[in-house]
Amino acid sequence: MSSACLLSRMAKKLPLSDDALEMVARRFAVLAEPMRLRLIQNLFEGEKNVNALVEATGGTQANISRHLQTLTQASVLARRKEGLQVFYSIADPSIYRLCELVCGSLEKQAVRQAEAFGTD
Amino acid sequence: MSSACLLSRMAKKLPLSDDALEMVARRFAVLAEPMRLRLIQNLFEGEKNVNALVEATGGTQANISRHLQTLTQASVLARRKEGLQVFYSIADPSIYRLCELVCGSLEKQAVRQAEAFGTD
DNA sequence: ACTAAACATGCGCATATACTCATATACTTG
DNA sequence: CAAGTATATGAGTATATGCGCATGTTTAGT
Repeated sequence: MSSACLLSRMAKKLPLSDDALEMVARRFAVLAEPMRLRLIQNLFEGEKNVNALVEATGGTQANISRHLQTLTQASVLARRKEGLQVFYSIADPSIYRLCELVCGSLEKQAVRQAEAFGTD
Repeated sequence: MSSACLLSRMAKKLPLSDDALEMVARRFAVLAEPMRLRLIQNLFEGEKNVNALVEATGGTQANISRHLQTLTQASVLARRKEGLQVFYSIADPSIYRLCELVCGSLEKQAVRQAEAFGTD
């Protein structure tokens, strides 16, 4: 598995290989769905089971289950089975900062646009 | 324009509205394409015109132009026209940390997987 | 004004993926 | 073992989007 080697090029400001770029792109793609972000946001409060997430988000059970699968396969979430229920939790702590960064950036943009229009 | 208000909820650990979630998701989606990441990576070296980016990435001119448009509309890149040429550059400095964070996270994952397999 | 260069864009195709509905699986309890 | 509950998944559909091809637009030079 050469991924570690490939990805470490980033820290050294070296160009990433095609494989590495696809991995990074895929990571961003996993976070590029509003419902998945809503799930992540809910899990910021702590571990929750599927039913709790279904009720909290207002989505259908099937859809939520699929999104949770996507997030888990990407190692963003962790899965813990306890009897009939399955509990999900944030597995990748970098998600916090990632969301903070994007929100901060978007907020700055919004403020600039608001100022440009003289509103607010 | 209430975006600024909505997004600021993030910093206070409050739930984001549907609109805010869609904005964040869209931001991630813009970064979820290998070719766009390659362009961004190339622009880490500094401002470049379209032709230079076409040659550096090996993509077609039409495709590169479209990706640059996507990135510019998302305010990730800035566009500067000078005669016949158009120069693009990184407009959103948060992109650096964003990429670093994801790369670091993926690298950790890869290392763990490598260790689990006993390879490396 | 004509030509060429640099970049952008309309269009069609192919693929990916989010969603819903129905059903399957796993586990607990009586 | 039967029934019920919590979760996962197969199938089908609709939408989005990346790509290539051709063409359009803007600007510089003669």
